[in-house]
Amino acid sequence: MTTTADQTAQRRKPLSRNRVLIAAVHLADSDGIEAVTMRRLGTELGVEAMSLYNHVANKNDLLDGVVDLIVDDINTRVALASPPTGSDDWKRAMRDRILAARSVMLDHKWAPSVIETRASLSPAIIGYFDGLLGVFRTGGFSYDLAHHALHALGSRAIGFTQELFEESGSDDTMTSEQLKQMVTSFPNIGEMLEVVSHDGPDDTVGWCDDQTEFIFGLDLLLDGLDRARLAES
Amino acid sequence: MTTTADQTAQRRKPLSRNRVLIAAVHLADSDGIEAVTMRRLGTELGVEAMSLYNHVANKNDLLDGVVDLIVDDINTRVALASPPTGSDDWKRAMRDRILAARSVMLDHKWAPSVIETRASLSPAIIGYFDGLLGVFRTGGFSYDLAHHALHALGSRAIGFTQELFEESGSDDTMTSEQLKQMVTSFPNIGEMLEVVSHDGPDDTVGWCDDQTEFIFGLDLLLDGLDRARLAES
DNA sequence: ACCTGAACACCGTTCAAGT
DNA sequence: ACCTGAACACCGTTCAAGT
Repeated sequence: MTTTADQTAQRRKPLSRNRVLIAAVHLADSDGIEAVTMRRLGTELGVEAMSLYNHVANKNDLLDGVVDLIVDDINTRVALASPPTGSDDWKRAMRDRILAARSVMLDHKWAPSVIETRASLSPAIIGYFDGLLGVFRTGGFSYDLAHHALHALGSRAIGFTQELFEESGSDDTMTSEQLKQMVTSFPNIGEMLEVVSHDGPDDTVGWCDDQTEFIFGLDLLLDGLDRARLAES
Repeated sequence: MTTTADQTAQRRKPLSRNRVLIAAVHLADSDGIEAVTMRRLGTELGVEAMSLYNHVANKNDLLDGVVDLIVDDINTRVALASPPTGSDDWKRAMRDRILAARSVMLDHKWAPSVIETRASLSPAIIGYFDGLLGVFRTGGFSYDLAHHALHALGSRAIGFTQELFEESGSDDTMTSEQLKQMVTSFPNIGEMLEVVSHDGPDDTVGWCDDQTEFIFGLDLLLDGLDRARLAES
């Protein structure tokens, strides 16, 4: 005689570390990273929360594994990018890699917040940075300057920036009263908002377009680094 | 007849929102941000955790208030910095303000992680950014370019960067076996470590000196922005 | 008006027990 | 070898009760 529990057990594939990690990524994608609890992830896999401990050491290990999956994705996309052909091409190659990493981050908006909390680096991410370092070297950077360069890029090197302003600028529906208040309290920001709202939405580069701002900052840094490289040699 | 409870009640000052917030900052400073729980903060103030809810709406409100205190500190230090005297002085003024903000962050190492989780901006932080915008304007930036500039600076504008590498480089005690492994797996990083360990500790700028790296990246951005300003006019 | 104690709905994690 | 259920030690938060 077959109970429903038996049927469920037969229907589902056996659990594995990889299945757990993939389920965690899907759960974070659909319901946000705060939904990724051991209990919730268990029910998502049709299993008790405690069963997960057979495949991951603890929640920290789970998140480490999740980040590994994300970085693996980055590395496979980066592998498709063409390597730098010489010192006049390093900027393009670096840009391609970083924007490939960014495309992965845009697919998993929660990933930056998880990456930030990781204590140590996995081989996957060390490999990614090793690749970036290789691009700098082909570009003619000394190890010393390349090292500074990686620090200067910071999290931008793997495709994200810390956005301090939550995108309140998305709908620019500020009452004229609020705006007047803003102008008196914060004259510069107030006037900036006035100028922007006057020029309209299809202005220059778009108001707070994350991708545009990311690329602006990235190119600013890459151009600066290229100048530092030339000054060095 | 006076019980010990009465004595405690008499000894302590009355609770207030400000006393709660200040206690939270001190607790975070001494025991780390993860120690700041409602229960722990309550005992720290000689009161039940639930009493705190008379002075803060909830934990989120508590953290908002804590950030406000930090930003107030930044603003008072920034107020001491001399304003820009003209378009040839904006970079110095911007640098002074950002490094003043950074000095506060260095006093409260946990602050960046809390600031990152805040959803909305308080008047205090809007005021800080209004000041930065004023410096850009004195420097001759258009509002459009100044806006890009703030995004490009990102969290650096308030004195911190997302450090991806945990400071494992502090003690450089890597065995030659580990190093050999590193060189084969990650040739570029491996060779960089060899070069660095060869040159010794009192090399050029110090290995992963956070302050040095922060200033390197900051100056890279400020120099790039100054060029963008000149190209604009 | 402010503080308390018990309770609720969550966490991550352990451990002995099942198959 | 893998999964389960109960339990533990924490969270933030509510609510009725005290003063």
